[in-house]
Amino acid sequence: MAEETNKKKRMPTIFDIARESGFSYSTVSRTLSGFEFVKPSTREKIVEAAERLGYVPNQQARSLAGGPSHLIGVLVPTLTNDYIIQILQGIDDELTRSSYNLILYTTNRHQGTEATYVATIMNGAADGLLLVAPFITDSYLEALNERDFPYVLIDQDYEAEDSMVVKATNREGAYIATQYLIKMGHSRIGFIAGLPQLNSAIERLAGFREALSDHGIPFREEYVVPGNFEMRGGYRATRELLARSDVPTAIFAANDLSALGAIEAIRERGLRIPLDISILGFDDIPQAAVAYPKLTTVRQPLNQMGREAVNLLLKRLQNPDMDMVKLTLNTQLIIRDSCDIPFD
Amino acid sequence: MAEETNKKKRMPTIFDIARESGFSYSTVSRTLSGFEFVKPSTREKIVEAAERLGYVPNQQARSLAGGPSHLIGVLVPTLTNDYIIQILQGIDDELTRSSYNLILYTTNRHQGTEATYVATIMNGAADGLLLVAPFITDSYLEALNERDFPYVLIDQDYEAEDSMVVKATNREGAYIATQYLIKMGHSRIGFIAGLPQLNSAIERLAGFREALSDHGIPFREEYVVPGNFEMRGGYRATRELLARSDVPTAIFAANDLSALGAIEAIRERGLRIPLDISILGFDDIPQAAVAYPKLTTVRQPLNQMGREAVNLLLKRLQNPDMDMVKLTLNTQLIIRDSCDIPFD
DNA sequence: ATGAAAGCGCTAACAT
DNA sequence: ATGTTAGCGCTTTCAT
Repeated sequence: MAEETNKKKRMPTIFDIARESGFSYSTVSRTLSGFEFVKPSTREKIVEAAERLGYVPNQQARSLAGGPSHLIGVLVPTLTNDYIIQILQGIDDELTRSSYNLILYTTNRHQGTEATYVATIMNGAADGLLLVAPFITDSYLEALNERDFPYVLIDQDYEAEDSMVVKATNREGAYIATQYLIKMGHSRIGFIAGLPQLNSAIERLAGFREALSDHGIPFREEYVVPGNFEMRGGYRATRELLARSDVPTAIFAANDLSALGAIEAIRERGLRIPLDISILGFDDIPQAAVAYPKLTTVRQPLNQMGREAVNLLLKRLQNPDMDMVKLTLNTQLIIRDSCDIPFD
Repeated sequence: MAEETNKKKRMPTIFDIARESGFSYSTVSRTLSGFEFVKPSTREKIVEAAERLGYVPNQQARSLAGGPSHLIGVLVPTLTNDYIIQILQGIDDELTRSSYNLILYTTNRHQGTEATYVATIMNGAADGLLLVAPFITDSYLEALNERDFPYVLIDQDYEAEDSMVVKATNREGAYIATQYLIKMGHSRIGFIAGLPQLNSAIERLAGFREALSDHGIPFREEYVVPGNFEMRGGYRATRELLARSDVPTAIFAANDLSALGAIEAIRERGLRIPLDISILGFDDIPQAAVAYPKLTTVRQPLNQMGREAVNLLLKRLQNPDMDMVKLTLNTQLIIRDSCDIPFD
């Protein structure tokens, strides 16, 4: 009975390696965490023992003891939006190359969830934080700054704070897109707005208004309908626009998902795109290119934004005193099949 | 100079709460981790102090000391496939409801990466593991079982081991889909295969062959071309099929992505879908419904598969001795616009 | 170049 | 019901 447990096998620890190799466990620790001044012969024996035993460092313990956790927290609003997924892909690609792992928090835009997650992350769950288009609450950004915790904001700026930011030229992109519509001959242009808590939404609307004004087209409040960056919202907004007596000849949606919703509503109404009405999106998510008709849209370098954000964060991790950087990447009008000259 | 550091603020620990509330830190620990037998007045004071200080438990320490980490590891092959994303969404939804967090490992199907990650996860990084369509290596499944580490296989079975599995009726789905094509009048049906390391790919091919045989249509080796479950592979496979003298009148792709690639190749060739050639997919990813023409496909309940897997895993976490379960969910033929009767 | 010892924040016996 | 005492696996002074 004595020793005959069917206990689960235990993972080997540095202690096991110490016994196995004949050195103290502090030497093992040094060796395994890449300390320079270890006699080559010692290192060799230790590494050999580690491999033989199948040793894998326990990150929790490492991080508790003051080392890095090699985990990056990523806060996303949702997973049901290809725009987010694209950014996530970029993040993941770059993280993979750098031996960091990713701990994912989906806030679903729930009240307070962002703040809770941020607190958890700061408290040792990860070495750094990537915030994708968050509803910024001053409270947690403050906490982040107070603790000097490394983070990067993606596609959301926060002017008041000295934060690292990666974003795109929303205003300019919206301006160019609107101008494209105007030059085609459109003057009754509807706009499906995004979430007003997000900078990107505000900037796109601003670009839209600016282009209108620069080309002498009066801005009509009634043509701007609220949306939520989701398909459902774009669908509803478009129905509203379609119910007017003076239906717009073109609709600029604040993002592709809204545009896809708009297409659905328009088709349901029996109208043709782009013959009867033109549709323009923003983001260039993968669906935009396979949709029918193929969506003309403003491309954001989503993937690259994710990658740049990771690079910034990792740099900051290596050099905590580095200057704060705000990176703005260019958007670009992608002309496909959903826009044409107005019918009337 | 004495006390004037600009040191970062430290996060409060149970020790701080102990001091603040006047109880020992073990009482604080008990209270905060939901121990029952604490005097209400004590609990109240402790909780109050914790809130006042903005206490957040340090998961690393918790887990190191033997508690749960409240982290579930999720191993996915890639993020560039909506099939994976759908499963991931299901996982995330269910995990969110249960206060677990998700640590994501993307293997990119790299040699050895799966095994390395699994070792890390077992070694305290997470309480349980979800494996999405992995290339199973006996080595790590063995390790998982040896250590009695809770895990669930999603969309990949491993007959030899007593593992928890959530999958779908691949063979049946492929059978029904093939039959649908046959009844339409097709007899020259091409098949774009999936990755041979995955059960799902094997079962779908089996279902295809079985339907052919049951309907007296000879199986032709040349009509089965290798694919890789990606768009690129579907594209290449289709070009190969199209180069034949006896071009198939229909192509059944082992997954939607391959089907999308097929559509591209066919269109490039100047042929019409479904007039000249019919296309059928598998999975029903979101893109399938917006593609042009809308893709007829076999739907897998991807989202649900993710959710069921989480439920199984959490149940197992609560009750380590529960029976191993293999869950098989139904697939379903979704008829849209990409298939029609053969032209010739 | 290496060993000894302290401690990261917490849980879990073991006391009382 | 609450306090005391060991660790969990590791990094990091501080010695030597």
